[in-house]
Amino acid sequence: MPELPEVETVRRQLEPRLVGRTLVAYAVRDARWTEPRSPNEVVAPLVGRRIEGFHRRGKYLIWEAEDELFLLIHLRMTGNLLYDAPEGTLYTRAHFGFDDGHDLRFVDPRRFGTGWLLAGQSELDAYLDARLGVEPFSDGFTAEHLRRLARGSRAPIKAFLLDQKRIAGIGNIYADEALFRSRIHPLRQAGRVTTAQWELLRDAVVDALSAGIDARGASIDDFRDLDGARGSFQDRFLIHRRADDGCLECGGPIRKILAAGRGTYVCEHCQPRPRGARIVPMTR
DNA sequence: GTGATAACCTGGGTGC
DNA sequence: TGCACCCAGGTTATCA
Repeated sequence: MPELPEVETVRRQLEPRLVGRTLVAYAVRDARWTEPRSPNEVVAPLVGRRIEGFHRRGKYLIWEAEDELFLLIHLRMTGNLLYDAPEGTLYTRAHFGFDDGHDLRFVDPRRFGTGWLLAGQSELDAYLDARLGVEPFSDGFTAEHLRRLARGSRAPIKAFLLDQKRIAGIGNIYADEALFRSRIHPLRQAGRVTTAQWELLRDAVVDALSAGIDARGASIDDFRDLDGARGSFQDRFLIHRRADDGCLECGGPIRKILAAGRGTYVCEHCQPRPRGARIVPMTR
């Protein structure tokens, strides 16, 4: 599932290939991609405009065109951007042609991905600020900031990490990996995480995301990079999807439980269960 | 205000 | 073998 590292992987590949290029043609084959706006409303303004850059905020990929036009692309669960993919590539929702003869496809079997156009830096900032909290690779991502955000919260720490309005870019995989690295149980109440644990968790989030970027993302199911290649972070998971294996730290069992409504992997020896936490096991 | 849950969507896995 | 059902999960809306 595309989270921050997967989006960053694609962004880094797009930049050298498409910055300076001009969009000359497009076809949106699934109007749902731009709902509630029409595809023409969202994409037509970009035609004839030079691409100035590709940026990322959380899990959003931002295509910056001339005159401060921004196309926000969200891959959601199964979206992929493919460069020069073969004609007839299945599940192509949008297709972009550039002045150098190359092309880019947005491919998305489950049709959850979105495309959204914003005009002007202030409109972009307002849109993102309303939806996203602190960036994990920014100076503001400190243990003290996290501790303040969580003060009084009774929600499980797993839900806290997944809340994009608090921290931008973490999804199910990297939440599990960061919690295991910091030895915090996913069901611990966010407001009860200690100062020392926030320090560990802050570093664990950065470590897990950095490792994901180094591995060019995780390809459990659908994620592919710009060239259609798989990432390799799934081969380096410490806890996520390892319910059939023993814990790499202690050799104990890894359980799959429900936390924040998501399948969550935990070693309850390394990540002690908080008193009173109610476990909902998952079998699949 | 906060936290939990449903809905969106479809491919793949499971059970009968 | 074929069918029905369940599950996966990022985000948003809705409900308690």
